[in-house]
Amino acid sequence: MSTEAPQAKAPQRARGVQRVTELLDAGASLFVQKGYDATTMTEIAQCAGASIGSLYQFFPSKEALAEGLFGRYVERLSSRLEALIEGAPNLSPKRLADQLVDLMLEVPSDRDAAVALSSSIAGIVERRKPLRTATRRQISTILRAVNPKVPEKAAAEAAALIANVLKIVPILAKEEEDGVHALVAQARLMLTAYIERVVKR
Amino acid sequence: MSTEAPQAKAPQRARGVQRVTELLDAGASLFVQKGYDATTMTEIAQCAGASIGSLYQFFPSKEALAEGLFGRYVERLSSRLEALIEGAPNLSPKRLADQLVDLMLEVPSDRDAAVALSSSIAGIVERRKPLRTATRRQISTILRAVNPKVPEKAAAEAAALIANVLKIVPILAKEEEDGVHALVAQARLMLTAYIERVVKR
Amino acid sequence: MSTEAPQAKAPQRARGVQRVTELLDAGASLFVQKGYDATTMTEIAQCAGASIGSLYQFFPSKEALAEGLFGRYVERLSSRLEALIEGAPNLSPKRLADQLVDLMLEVPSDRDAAVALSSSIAGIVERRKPLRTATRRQISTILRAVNPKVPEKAAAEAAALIANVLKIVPILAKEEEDGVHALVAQARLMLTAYIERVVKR
Amino acid sequence: MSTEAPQAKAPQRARGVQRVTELLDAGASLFVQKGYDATTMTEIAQCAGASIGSLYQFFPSKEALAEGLFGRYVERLSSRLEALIEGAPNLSPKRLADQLVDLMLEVPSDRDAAVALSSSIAGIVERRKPLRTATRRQISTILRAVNPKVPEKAAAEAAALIANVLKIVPILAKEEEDGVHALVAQARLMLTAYIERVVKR
DNA sequence: AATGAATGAGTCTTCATTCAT
DNA sequence: TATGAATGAAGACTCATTCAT
Repeated sequence: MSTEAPQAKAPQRARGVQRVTELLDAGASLFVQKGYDATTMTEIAQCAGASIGSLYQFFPSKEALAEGLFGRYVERLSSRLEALIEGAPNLSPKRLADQLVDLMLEVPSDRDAAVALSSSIAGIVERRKPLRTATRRQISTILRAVNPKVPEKAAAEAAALIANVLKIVPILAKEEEDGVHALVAQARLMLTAYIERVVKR
Repeated sequence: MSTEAPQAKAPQRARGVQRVTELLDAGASLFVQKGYDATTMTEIAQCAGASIGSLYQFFPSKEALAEGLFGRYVERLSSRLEALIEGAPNLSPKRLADQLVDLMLEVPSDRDAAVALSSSIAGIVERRKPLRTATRRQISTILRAVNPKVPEKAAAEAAALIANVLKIVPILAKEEEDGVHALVAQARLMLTAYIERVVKR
Repeated sequence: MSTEAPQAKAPQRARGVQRVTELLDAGASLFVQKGYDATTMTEIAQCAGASIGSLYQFFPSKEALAEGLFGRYVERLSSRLEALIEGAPNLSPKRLADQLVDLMLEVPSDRDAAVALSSSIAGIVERRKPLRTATRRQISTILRAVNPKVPEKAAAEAAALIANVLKIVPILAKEEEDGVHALVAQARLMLTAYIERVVKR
Repeated sequence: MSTEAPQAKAPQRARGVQRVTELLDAGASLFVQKGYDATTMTEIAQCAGASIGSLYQFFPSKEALAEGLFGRYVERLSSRLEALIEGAPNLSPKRLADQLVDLMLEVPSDRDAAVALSSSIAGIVERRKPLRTATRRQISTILRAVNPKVPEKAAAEAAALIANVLKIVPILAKEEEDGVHALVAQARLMLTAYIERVVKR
């Protein structure tokens, strides 16, 4: 009740759709660079080549913009996971771990923004719980597609852990200047070892 | 160069030493509850039963307080890891994973504060790199104490990954209202499986 | 390098232009009355009938406002000196001295503000050096218009001295409550005597 | 009535006398460098190698310190002028101008501090009027010593002007990096020309 | 006497949001 | 619809001054 969700107004014309995209992109970029609190609405507007008034036309508040960003990220993530589900039955633990890790290495902007936001906006975690749940359910589904014998509860717990571990993948990737990605490789190893245990036999 | 380190002024009287502790405790508590940006210096002072002037007597800026907090956390963490090193040679992978996880479940206040800070203060990550390095070196040492045959590079990479995974342990623990800690148990499993691979034989 | 120049943001609407003028006027008036440090930004805004936010819309810092004030003063002074240059060739030393002194007795507000500022803001002297130089060059030009035989170097030195002496004219004027201006008259005398020597024959 | 004069407590012991001197020196130095408002009491204490408590032992307020500084300056200036009076009868205008200018080039610290203060402390000008008057009376006396026929009023006015012009001498001196002092030389010229007129015959 | 800690009113400045044109 | 100006509550930080040891 105390955590109402401010809604972004849907744009009516083609021009508006583009504006919204530009604004979200600007927001994502700046939130990642400076964090949610340190980024000002004026900056976002400027970065998107719009006026502050224009920004408020589409997003009635800073939090609404953040929500929009979060939504876009979850949507993108979700559709990718959905694609994974299709081919899951034939995946080895190693291939599955790899694909999950690869997935986290794509679309960096929105994902990093989502991370920045979730640690900064009180209430967004609460409000986004269903989305988080959806993501986990998808991972859980994948696990049970690989081996239908995995009990539902076990799959759910494993999915929750995997979802959390996946969040550190981008951090590991960023830590390594060169393209070596030795740490990411270790993460692949760890996930593989874990998934093997979970779906064994 | 662009990331100067604000320094806390050391107290010179017994009263001052106590104040510094109280202020750090208050800061840790509030940063965890509301995040770095949302916590005001006035609040921190009030929470510590001091005046805003007193707070600034010892911490010349909000960031200096954060640094102080970070430093105290790293110190505490470090001494615990040091203790682990002692008994490491006789540890099975499972025992080692358990002890590392247990370690993260203790001293929650400072650790959570450190987490809250690292995502909020630009530059603190840069400045704390050496400390992070120290922590990793300790974990690496432990791994090589368990099995001296592990190559140095492999141990270092594993340590980096483990350090990152350990950070999500408190998050998992908080997610579960009851005392069940099923997710934490999964994390133990995952770490055990990974450590086994790293130090195998 | 260490003396950055804070810049006033140019208004883009008619309303804004008026606001800037009102704010500068308010600043000038208050700086003169109470000095730079003792004048608060809130006071200036109030005095101009604006909100503190409006003040900062156009002047991003107290120093930027001071710079703006200084700039306006120098501009005004410069245009008056330019006018003097026109008629200079036919001026007797006494007339020239009189006109310079008269010039300092006009536009009191900005000039007094400029004086108040220059003694209070570290760096403004450095930053305004080129403007000071311009003023002196104008005075020097006038001297050489009166008598082209005056060597350039001599004219430059005399101009520098005269510029400094002119600064005390407003102080002298203020010292005398009544309209007598005996001290100002003495200053006219002194300047006349000096200019006679400089441009003699 | 509203401009009470805070008094510095006279030190009782030899050690105290030295302390007071050190504190005044520190104050003078800092006031000159950064201005009255920008200088903090803590800085002054530090600069003098004393604690803030110690500073307040001798000067009950910032203004009291400023007063002390002002007093010391006036005393020093006064004694020098007194010395000038002795030899005045035999002085040519040029010699007199030179000696006055030379006098301003000595004891720079206190004098510059006095200048910095007079433009910053509301009320100090009022309170110091008698001292200013005394200085002027001394200059006036010198003028009438040179030529007793100068009417008292004329001498008083001339003295007031001269006192003001002398204040810019240090500014001129500081402006010239090298030891040339061409501007100061011009000031000597100007004063000479003026004094000649005042005491002519 | 000496020192360092304590105090808190007051300052500059920021920024989400609203409004008038 | 678009834009720039307006608003003011709120926050970090300062510093003269007082106090306890």
